[in-house]
Amino acid sequence: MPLPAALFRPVRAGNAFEETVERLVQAVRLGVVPPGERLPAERELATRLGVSRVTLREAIRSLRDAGYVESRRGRYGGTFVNASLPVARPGRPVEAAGLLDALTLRAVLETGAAECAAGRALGPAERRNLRARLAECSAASLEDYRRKDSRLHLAIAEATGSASLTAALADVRMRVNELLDRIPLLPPNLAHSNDQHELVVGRILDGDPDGARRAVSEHLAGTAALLRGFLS
Amino acid sequence: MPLPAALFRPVRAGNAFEETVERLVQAVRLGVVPPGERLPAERELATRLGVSRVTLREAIRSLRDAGYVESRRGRYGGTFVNASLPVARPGRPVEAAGLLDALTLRAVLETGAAECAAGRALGPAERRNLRARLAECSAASLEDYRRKDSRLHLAIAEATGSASLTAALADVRMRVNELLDRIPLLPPNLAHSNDQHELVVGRILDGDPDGARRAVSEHLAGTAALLRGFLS
DNA sequence: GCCCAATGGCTCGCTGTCATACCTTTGGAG
DNA sequence: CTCCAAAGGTATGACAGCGAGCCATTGGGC
Repeated sequence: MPLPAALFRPVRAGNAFEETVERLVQAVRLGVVPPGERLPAERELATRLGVSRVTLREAIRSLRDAGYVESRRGRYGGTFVNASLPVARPGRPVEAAGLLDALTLRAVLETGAAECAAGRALGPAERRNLRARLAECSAASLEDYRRKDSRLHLAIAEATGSASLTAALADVRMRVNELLDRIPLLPPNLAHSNDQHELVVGRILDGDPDGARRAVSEHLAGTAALLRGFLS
Repeated sequence: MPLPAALFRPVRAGNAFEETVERLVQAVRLGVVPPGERLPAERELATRLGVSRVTLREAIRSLRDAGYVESRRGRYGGTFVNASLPVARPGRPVEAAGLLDALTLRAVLETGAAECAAGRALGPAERRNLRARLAECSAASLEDYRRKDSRLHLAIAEATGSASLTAALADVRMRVNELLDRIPLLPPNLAHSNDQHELVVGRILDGDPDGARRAVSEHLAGTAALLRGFLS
């Protein structure tokens, strides 16, 4: 066997600026900071991201130029997510290897997260959060759907209590969303998706790990099949 | 719900030098490059790691000072992993949150990887690899066990064909190993572990996803219980 | 016996990133 | 009305990391 390339993969995905942009876009596109909401203040955000304020500001400027956010000065000012977000612009063409890679990791993380969340004693805040995200998702328009959907899936990961798991899932979700943006989103798929969400969240709240896992697995299988069909 | 801290986690874990050291130590301690073997040449490795040769060399020097590797000049020279590795030195004390976080992510990734690997049509090279790692692990001495064990688990991840999954598993494995280095490794545990490995690999080679998942789950449960007991 | 390709070892100037400090704007509290 | 706290905006000097190039060493091929 040759040396596994995975272990000698790049230490950093880009320079500090690029990675910071990536992270901020993630927060907006995954619905972590919804439209109208304010990002943390620059000084605090720079600290949390482990990056200098200068670099962070360059990244924010990049988002502003792209139409994601707007900044206001003065007390009670800040950087706010725009009500209408720019449409996702497809990046480089997809290679089959990357598609399979992302879908594999996604399946592992999401089914595992659901199972784990269902096996925990969730607090009332976590239960409320899950229900709220589920409701938002059901009520979402076509345009908002991807964001609300992402937010729900992320909430399930959060319910595991593992920050690393949540972070990993957010990363792979970004990759998958980038692929999903290339294929059409149809109302029937959306309705079906909502039914499955209902099932998944129900199983988690009922404390049924195996059921939650199966429900997620089925939910993802549909998307995976769609992607494979459209992109390869 | 407050903003999930996981999404605004640090963009980079350290400077380029530190992250490079981390990656190289990973390759050695997880048994990816076994003792006596040569690392890729500096120029190639620097490219693969996405880091300048200067930085890579500083990292290698750090490993040399720590006793992990030795470098030889000239054609057919290179940087070679030492036959006897330095003993792991415990880092900072463990906090319960980090322990749970690592164990959760680990369980999700490893059970998912095994299930996924068992569900694929493995090529002859992959099957041979799994068997070879299993044999190495069974034959390993107490001193070598952690490395051989890690290598086997990593081989299972590789069998999924997903580089991202393999990378994520390697990362979390390093975190878990750091914890395991604080508790004693006893021959009975080792024998039991080997039996479970046999079961896991068997299920994967037989193409039994559910069985593989259950076997891994059981295998990890033992370790997790040990860790929780000793460290909290 | 000589050569040379492949490797580690080293230096220099450029750019990105950082920490720090200070300026400007804004709106509520007093 | 005035003040000021909290936010974004700007400037500067130090340093880490980079690319590129060159040097030194070694062992096998010719």
